[in-house]
Amino acid sequence: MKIASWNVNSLNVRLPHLLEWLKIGNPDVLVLQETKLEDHKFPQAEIEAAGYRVAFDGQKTYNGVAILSRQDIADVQKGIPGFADEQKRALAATVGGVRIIDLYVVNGQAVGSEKYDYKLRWLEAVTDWVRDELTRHPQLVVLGDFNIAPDERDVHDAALWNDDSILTSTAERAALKRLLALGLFDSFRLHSEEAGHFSWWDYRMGGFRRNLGLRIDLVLVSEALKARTKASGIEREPRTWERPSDHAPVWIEIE
DNA sequence: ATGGTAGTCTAACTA
Repeated sequence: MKIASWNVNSLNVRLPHLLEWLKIGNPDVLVLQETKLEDHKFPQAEIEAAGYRVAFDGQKTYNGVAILSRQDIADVQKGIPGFADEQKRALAATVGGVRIIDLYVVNGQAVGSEKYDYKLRWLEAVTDWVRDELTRHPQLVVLGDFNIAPDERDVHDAALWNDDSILTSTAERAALKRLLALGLFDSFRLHSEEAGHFSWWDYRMGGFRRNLGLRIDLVLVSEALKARTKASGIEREPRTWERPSDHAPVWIEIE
């Protein structure tokens, strides 16, 4: 079973890329972020025609999450329970006995800003939610755009992306560590300790061409799912296509 | 270095 995540930065624009990658990547489950579409505009028919069932929770212009699956999608949860949030950033469902939690973590804009505080509060609420989910679902994966690079191996320039920078600040990394401390593992690091593997490159200044990236798209697996995780990776190819998302798909293969 | 690019929507915000 292959489980993947992709921030598509507008599903309206990226639908052709999505359909193409469903063919060549052949994921069993693919979760999306930044669909930027209200639910009545979600391209359900096109995705179902490609052989996938869908659950989605979207809004206009910003955010929006979706879960695509070749198998039945059950027990869909939209948003973080008990956390009032107008922004559509979290979606959970159960597929093939695995609890899937799709996150589009708040970007945070700048350290110390209002949006940064919201990011930290949002991550705290997610951590409480995942703690509770783990009591019911030992087979669990939390994946998506985390907007946090876990450590210095995950940034192209550690002097630029430092303790005081957005996406790498001490408080953001501490929040990610608290989530991992529930008993989750960064699946990419199960198979590679190498630095320089990125999942996002800024559109500006030839970021992809120069490989000025960050690894901020993560697939976190529970202890029980870790034991079943055979491979993990980042698909750079769609980032080379014409008019791409700024993010690459990331994935795990479980037995 | 306070730029640069992309998406949404056509002004200004978000990333």
